[in-house]
Amino acid sequence: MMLSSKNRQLIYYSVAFAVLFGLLKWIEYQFLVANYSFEIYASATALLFTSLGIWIALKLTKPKTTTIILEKNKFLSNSNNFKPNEKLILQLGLSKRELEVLQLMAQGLSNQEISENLFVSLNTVKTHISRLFSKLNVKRRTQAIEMAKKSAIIL
Amino acid sequence: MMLSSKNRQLIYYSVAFAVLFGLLKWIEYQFLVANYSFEIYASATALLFTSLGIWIALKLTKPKTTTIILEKNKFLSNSNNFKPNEKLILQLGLSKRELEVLQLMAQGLSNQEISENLFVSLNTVKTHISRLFSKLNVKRRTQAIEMAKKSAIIL
DNA sequence: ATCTCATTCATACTTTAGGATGATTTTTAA
DNA sequence: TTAAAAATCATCCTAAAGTATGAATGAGAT
Repeated sequence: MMLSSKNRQLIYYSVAFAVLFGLLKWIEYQFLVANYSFEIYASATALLFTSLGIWIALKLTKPKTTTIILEKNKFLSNSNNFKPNEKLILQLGLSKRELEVLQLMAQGLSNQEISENLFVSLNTVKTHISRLFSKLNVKRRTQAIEMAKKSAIIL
Repeated sequence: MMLSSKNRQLIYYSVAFAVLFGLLKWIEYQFLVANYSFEIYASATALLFTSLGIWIALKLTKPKTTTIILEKNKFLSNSNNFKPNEKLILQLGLSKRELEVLQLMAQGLSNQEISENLFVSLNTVKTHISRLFSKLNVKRRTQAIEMAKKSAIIL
């Protein structure tokens, strides 16, 4: 049986919880046997689980990307010396396949045509495009094309 | 005396902590007096403080942002040298309005947005675009954009 | 080894785009 | 001034694009 990555994560967190509870019991035992004050035990517990909460929150929140556009004047005329902006492509995290799809999209192909061109299903193309839109921070294919051309992601 | 917003936040959090510890003591009292199981008390505490941790993390961390600095190259000679292909525009019989629509289309606007931009109805925009497609001999807006840029109808 | 990421595909659904057709109102040029 | 072109808008319909969610798998990285 296969587990989705989300389910696996859940299981990991559950196990982590279990381990922490074990730790809790151990601390409890130590303190009670040693007859230390209950307050110290409570404080330790509180700190422990507060930290756990912070950790979980930090792990689970996704970073929000803000794009700052700096205009840099360049005196170039031709598309002959086109050099893809590798740095930006890396920064945006565009995969090989996504770039291919973007390229074909910019050439005016429909999703159906792209899928036939790459020998994959229409759904796959849609998935790639959805991810592209989110990575490029756009809502439509025409916006994606505009953006990708202006920032030299594609020719 | 003035308090900076950071100091005020700190105070709020301290107070929140105090209140929570109070709550903790109360729960502890309830459980101990009522002679409930210690495990339930511990679980409640753990959950409480895990939640607290999550809340603190979400509140306190400035929204995790990965800032992408995009160096947009502004090709001066390109924009300066651009001369619309008037001959072709005449040959194709493109009207002023159609060119405007084409321009906005290439900038990534949706039909709705174009209509708002030009203060006409959505239907009007569709009509213009239909004529454009037939005149440019294309089937989709992405093709129209490709074609219009390649043949210097628009920038 | 195991975890992450890229790639693939599916289903179900909503929204937008595009096509066909007809009609009214301005402009514009003969 | 009147015919032609341009611009406007509508309705009905179909096709394509886009969203959301879940899932399977193979390749690399740790």
